[in-house]
Amino acid sequence: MTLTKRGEYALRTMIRLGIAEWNEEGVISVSNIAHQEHLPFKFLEAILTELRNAGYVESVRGKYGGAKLAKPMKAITMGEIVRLIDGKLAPIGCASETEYEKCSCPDEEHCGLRMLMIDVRNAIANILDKYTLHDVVDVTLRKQELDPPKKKAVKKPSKSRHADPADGFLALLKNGKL
Amino acid sequence: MTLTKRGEYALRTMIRLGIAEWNEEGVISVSNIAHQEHLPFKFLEAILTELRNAGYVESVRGKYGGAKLAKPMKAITMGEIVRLIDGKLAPIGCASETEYEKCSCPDEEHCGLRMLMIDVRNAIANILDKYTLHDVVDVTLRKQELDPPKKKAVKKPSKSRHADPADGFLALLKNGKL
DNA sequence: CCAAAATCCTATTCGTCAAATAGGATTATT
DNA sequence: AATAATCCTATTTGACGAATAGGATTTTGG
Repeated sequence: MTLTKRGEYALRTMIRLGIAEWNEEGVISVSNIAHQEHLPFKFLEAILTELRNAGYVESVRGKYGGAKLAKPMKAITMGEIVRLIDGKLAPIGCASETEYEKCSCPDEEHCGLRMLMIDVRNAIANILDKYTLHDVVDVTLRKQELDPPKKKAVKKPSKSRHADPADGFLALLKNGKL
Repeated sequence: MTLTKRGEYALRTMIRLGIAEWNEEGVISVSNIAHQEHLPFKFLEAILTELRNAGYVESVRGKYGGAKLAKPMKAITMGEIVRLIDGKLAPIGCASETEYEKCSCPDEEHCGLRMLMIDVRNAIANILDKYTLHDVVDVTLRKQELDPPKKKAVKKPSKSRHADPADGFLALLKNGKL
């Protein structure tokens, strides 16, 4: 149930463009984004083409050209971007609201797995369609303000590390940490 | 964010074995499961090997042999099976609680995407780790009882069909339809 | 003892596509 | 004219997901 790299890079790019807009930086070049985010330039170029074709990004050609958001951050949900670049949110096709695909099971009407995966999809959509790019950028900047990143190498997490469930949006907001 | 076929087939197999146990059918052969579920026999054989090695299934060799659940259905969550066969629930590695992987972003501590995906993972886990195989089998059988499947071909859904969010567990339970 | 049904084990294929790379035309600026 | 940048089309490559294959071993019943 992994998001493709393409999907991940697209989201990170949108967030980066959101931060740039917040800071009133104008357009940013693809090479700049690639460098800051440690992403392959050519791959990112193709991703930005998709985002542009879908109207989320606009670009400026020529020297000093680059990309910028084409819509207000509050008008873009994260779910839209995931669906555009990665595909449906549902873990299985028959549980998808937007890209339905019949599955091979013998009795779809009574399939407990399908019902379960519809719930999973609903849960994923409840988050990705609720939070806008603005929210994510806001949280990112607030976190940076609260806990300024150090200039030098941050302590490297070990391989055995895990992501703390309390590090999500909902938990941070609920605990008054943002 | 798609579940692999392997993961899907494993879940369907577990449900099938749960139904068999419910009906006190004893062991079921792999060829029988493959036939009923429209799955490739050899592929299913390998999946069952993994389930057996992990202690979820036990098998009986020889003529009239087959597979059956090795644990009570109430002691198996759907999340366990997904993690075993498909892998982590988190859409990105840095948001995983069980299979953490550092990502390529420049500043993980302040990454809004990571915080968001931790929420998504929490939401997925809240469902898959809450419902047991028993719940899924229960719902499946209840649905069959309420609305008996017809013997002949059920109306084929068209390609443009979508999965109704109201068809999930939570919605069905909430609306008193199960 | 044999045939049939079944699991168990090891191996291989293959096709798709995800991830990335490449080259060059065109645009804008200085 | 040079440089920085987007735009467009194409290609590679390698991994791995999905599936297939063959045969050894076990169990049962005749």
